[in-house]
Amino acid sequence: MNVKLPDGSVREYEGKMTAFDVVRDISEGLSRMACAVKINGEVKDLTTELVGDIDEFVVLKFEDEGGKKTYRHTASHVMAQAVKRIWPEAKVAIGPAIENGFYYDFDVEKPFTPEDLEKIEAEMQIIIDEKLPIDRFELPRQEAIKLMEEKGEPYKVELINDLPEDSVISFYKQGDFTDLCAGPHLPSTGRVRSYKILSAAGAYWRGSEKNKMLQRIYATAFDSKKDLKAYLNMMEEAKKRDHRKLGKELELFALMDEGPGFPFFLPKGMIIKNELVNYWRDVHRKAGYVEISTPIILSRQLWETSGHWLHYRENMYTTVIDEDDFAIKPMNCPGGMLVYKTKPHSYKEFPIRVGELGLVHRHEMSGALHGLMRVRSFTQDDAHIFMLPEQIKDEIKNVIKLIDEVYKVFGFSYHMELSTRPEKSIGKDEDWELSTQALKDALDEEGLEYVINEGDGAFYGPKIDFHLEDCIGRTWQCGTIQLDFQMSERFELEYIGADGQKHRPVMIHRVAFGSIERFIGILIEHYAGTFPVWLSPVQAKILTITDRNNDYANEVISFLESRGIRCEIDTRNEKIGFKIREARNERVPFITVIGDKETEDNTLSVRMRGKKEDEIMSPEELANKICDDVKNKK
RNA sequence: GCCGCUAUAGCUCAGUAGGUAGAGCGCAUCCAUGGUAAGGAUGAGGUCAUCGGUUCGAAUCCGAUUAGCGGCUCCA
Repeated sequence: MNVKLPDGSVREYEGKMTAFDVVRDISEGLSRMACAVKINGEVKDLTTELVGDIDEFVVLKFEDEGGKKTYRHTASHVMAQAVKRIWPEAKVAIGPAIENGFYYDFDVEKPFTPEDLEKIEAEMQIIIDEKLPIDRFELPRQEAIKLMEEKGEPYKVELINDLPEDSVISFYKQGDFTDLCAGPHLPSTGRVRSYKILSAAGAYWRGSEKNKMLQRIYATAFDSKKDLKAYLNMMEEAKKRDHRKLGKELELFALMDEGPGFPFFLPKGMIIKNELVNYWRDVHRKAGYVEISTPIILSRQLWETSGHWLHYRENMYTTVIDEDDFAIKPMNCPGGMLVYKTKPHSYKEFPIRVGELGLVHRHEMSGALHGLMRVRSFTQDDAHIFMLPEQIKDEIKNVIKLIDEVYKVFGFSYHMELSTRPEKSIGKDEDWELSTQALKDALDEEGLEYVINEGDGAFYGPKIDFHLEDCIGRTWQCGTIQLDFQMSERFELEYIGADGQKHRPVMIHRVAFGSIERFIGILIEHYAGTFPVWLSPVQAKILTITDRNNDYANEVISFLESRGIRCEIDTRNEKIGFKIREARNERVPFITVIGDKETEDNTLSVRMRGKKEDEIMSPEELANKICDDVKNKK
């Protein structure tokens, strides 16, 4: 048989050969690194017996996505085996590889304790040291079910029953442990070189809160101890930039028992929030938006019209005023619709872009709250755009560009997702087709990459979501662009077309920051608290050496403030080293020392972030430098 | 909301075996006026989250509540 390698060369073999034999034939070194192979487009076990000519034979190492998955999936089986050895009555559920590691779900009498996890980790090493060969075998459905029933694994039986009729049912056996699994796997448990159990947590069987809660163990595995250590170090470092920790240290915001999920902004955090809002207004004014503000509390009747009273009630805070029901707005759209209706509109006005920095309240479940990332009251940088159907595509492009422009200012990388019509949805087929196509065309014509989430759209229209990453790699949805046919229908929005007739406008609903609170949370982590000058709560801090320098220092402060610079002065009776240490911990971008020398020469000794040497400059020069940085959003 | 863990001074955390609490930082006062990441001394500050139980006695053991943390679910 002929095997074609990625470099184009072809190797000839005779007789029984496994993929691993070929790998070993290519190089001994490679065989030690190999995790799996890709044969004619399919990722397979190294133990796979080769049949016939192979046009594509790619060896997958840990660095390769398929290799990493295989490696960690095997590690998850080793973990499951360890758990079964210690608690034979434990029922195994599923154990896939995930982004940075893997997990396995178990149904056990008692949740795992930290000591249990240590025991499991130790047992895993024993299994690895046993170097158990991992063998694949297939069974017909009935026998597969019988095997799992014998082993007392009801979850596996359920999984088998749910497999499509024609699917191959495969198992992997390693020593005393056999698991239903599609594979592929490493050839031996001895091939797992380093791993670490990270945490245990409850998780619903099949992800539904209606099902039993199982115990999930999260862990990770790498092909070398060095890489594992590097990963664990990285996670430690990431924790240091957690926005909740930095938010407290830098006095940006606070969360209190008195308002769970309702964040308090402290003076320094408020500066960041206001700067973001100023920037937002500037960008939107230039992009042709007008701004409105609608009430936070509106009548029940309005929410019935919008459908929220029926569909979103459990997330809404309600109140009673003069015996009538009112609700605190969870979204801004209904208010925006009322504003649209304050006067008749002509097609000539379109597109009408109406922005609103709306404070919304949503009752999120207590367990879902997370710092500023997931709160119960937040400010959406909302806007509703009313337009003609033929304007959809261009307008979507405009919004995509605007959001991209905004994210670029902060140096964010992000990914986009397009969500299409869900099963439960309302509206005409043609509207869905038209709008989904418009979203797709806009993305494609701009040459943008995106993933499609089939059926994940809102019930009233398809959407494009923008996702940003936090410091430990979790992604948070921020920007979103949603087509909405529901609202204009429900609120009977109208415009007079060129034909003199009344029509329904098309509406999009979009946010760029998403939630200013969440965006700030991500910014804190993104910059690790070291904000660019324009966002820095304190841009310059003046430190005096002795109180002989106070008068000059105050003069300098007044001058800088007259130029709109946010500054602080530290005339405390402390040593300069101590004052510098504090100013640096506060991440002040321009730390200015004034001693006798500077007082005499009317100069400043300025330490700029990231530079080791101080720079001597005049107050004028410092002010210009800071103003330039602010202007350039540096 | 669900599973698990946690709650001690403004902050970060000790508190071994039930016998009414400690450190560092911060704060206040005093000394030192000191040139680029912590000068020294003294002092104030705690119903040990809340409520209830066990006990002669609870920060410590048990239960409930509240909030936080890690996940699940949900979402900007």
